[in-house]
Amino acid sequence: MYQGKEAVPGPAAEICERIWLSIAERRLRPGTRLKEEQLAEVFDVSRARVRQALAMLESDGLVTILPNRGAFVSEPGVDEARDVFHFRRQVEARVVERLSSNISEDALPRLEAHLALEREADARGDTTATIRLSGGFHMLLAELAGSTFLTSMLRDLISRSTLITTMYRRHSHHNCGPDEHAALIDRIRARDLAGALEAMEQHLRHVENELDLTEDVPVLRDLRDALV
Amino acid sequence: MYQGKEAVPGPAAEICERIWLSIAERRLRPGTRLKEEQLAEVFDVSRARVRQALAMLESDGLVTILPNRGAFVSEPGVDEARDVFHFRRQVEARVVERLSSNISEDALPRLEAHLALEREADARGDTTATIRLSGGFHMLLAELAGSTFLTSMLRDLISRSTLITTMYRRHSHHNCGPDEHAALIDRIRARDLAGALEAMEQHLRHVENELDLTEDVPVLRDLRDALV
DNA sequence: GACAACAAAAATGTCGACAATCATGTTAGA
DNA sequence: TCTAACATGATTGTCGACATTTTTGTTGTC
Repeated sequence: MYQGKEAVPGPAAEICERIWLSIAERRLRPGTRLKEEQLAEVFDVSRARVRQALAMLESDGLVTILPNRGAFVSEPGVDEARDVFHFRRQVEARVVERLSSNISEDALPRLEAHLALEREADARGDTTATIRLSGGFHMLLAELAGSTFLTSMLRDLISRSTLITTMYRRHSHHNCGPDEHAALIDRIRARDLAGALEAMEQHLRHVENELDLTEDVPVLRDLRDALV
Repeated sequence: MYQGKEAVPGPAAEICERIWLSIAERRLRPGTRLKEEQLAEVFDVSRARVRQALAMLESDGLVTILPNRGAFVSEPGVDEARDVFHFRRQVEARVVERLSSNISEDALPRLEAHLALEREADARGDTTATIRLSGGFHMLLAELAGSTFLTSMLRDLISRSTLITTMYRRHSHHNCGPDEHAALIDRIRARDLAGALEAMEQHLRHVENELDLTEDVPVLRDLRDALV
């Protein structure tokens, strides 16, 4: 899912996750305006909360806030998309290195438990849970690597990846298939750092290759509603 | 300086910059508690503003906020320090690539103008301006590269670098000397991408090598005030 | 004298109301 | 009829007051 720790993530984080999920499920399209009052009513919270959540989402690159104008779902261009995946490979490689060098006792059991949840959600066709858990797998890796810095960096990159995927995917959603996650766990369990790095690299390349990053999707901004 | 654009950065950003400068000048040490009301009085703004600024600083990794406990200047460990410089090299390399591939007309003049300011501040011994401009040089590069994503990523990394430098520097502050910046501009002007990448790499290695990243500085947290 | 429970103080968290700003619709003038 | 200035409505931005939580200081008992 979206954030790693469920220990007191604050009520605003829950709103972030729900908006993130709406974006991932394409219920919220890039360019859509997010009115504060409207969100406050939907989630039944105060406007201050919504404002908090929007600020978080902005720092994660999911929404763009124009002063005195409002918040919009971001529309990353292809160059940004390439950068995001470029750095995501770098960050996740570092995560795998860290995790391999000093792996805690409960790391493998937790990874396998998570994988089981992924497979279960995948089997019953629960796309919401599948999306949540796919991202959550990578977040869990960062968490187990024991670096809050890598974790926060990765959360940012995964948020952006999700949005980019909805904008530029060619065919059906790839969903970060559980099988590739399983392969990675397998290499980690075998204490095979090189193999783990390769599995991660291949996995991320696979995700990126499902996208069509040849040209920018036209930016429409405010015209969106009228033209669709 | 701290943020690139001076066009409507919001009043909260100014507070961020002043706190960042205080940290860079070692007037605020890692672990120091930042009381909201106190800051509100110092800067003569409302507490909501301070809260806004603290949230930004947290997302930049400069302060750590403990729910219901308060905000503290962060104390990054050596592993985080290494990660920060590792990724900073990656990001800045990407910036140089982007800048080289499609360089705008006013890029070189602006870089040289900035360099002149750096030399001037350095000559008159204005450490505050020197720190500001040293970070600002890198931010300007990212801005000229035309990627808001790289810019925001770099701001985060530079903030963290500054804090790390104050914690782990061996001797005197290196200050991102203007000469190495000049060498980089020189390579960019010559359209020498490989040379520019090497100049940047060397520059960042130089900064990192001034640090002693062999062991964590002991974490004292709340005991700090009593022991100092 | 030491520990535990309780009470007071201080700091953070939250919310609603008001002010400033921008977008839209209207009207007056050429 | 078209343009431009104005007025209106809607939306975001800001602030101060109140509620909650933590910390500190005190007191009473063992």
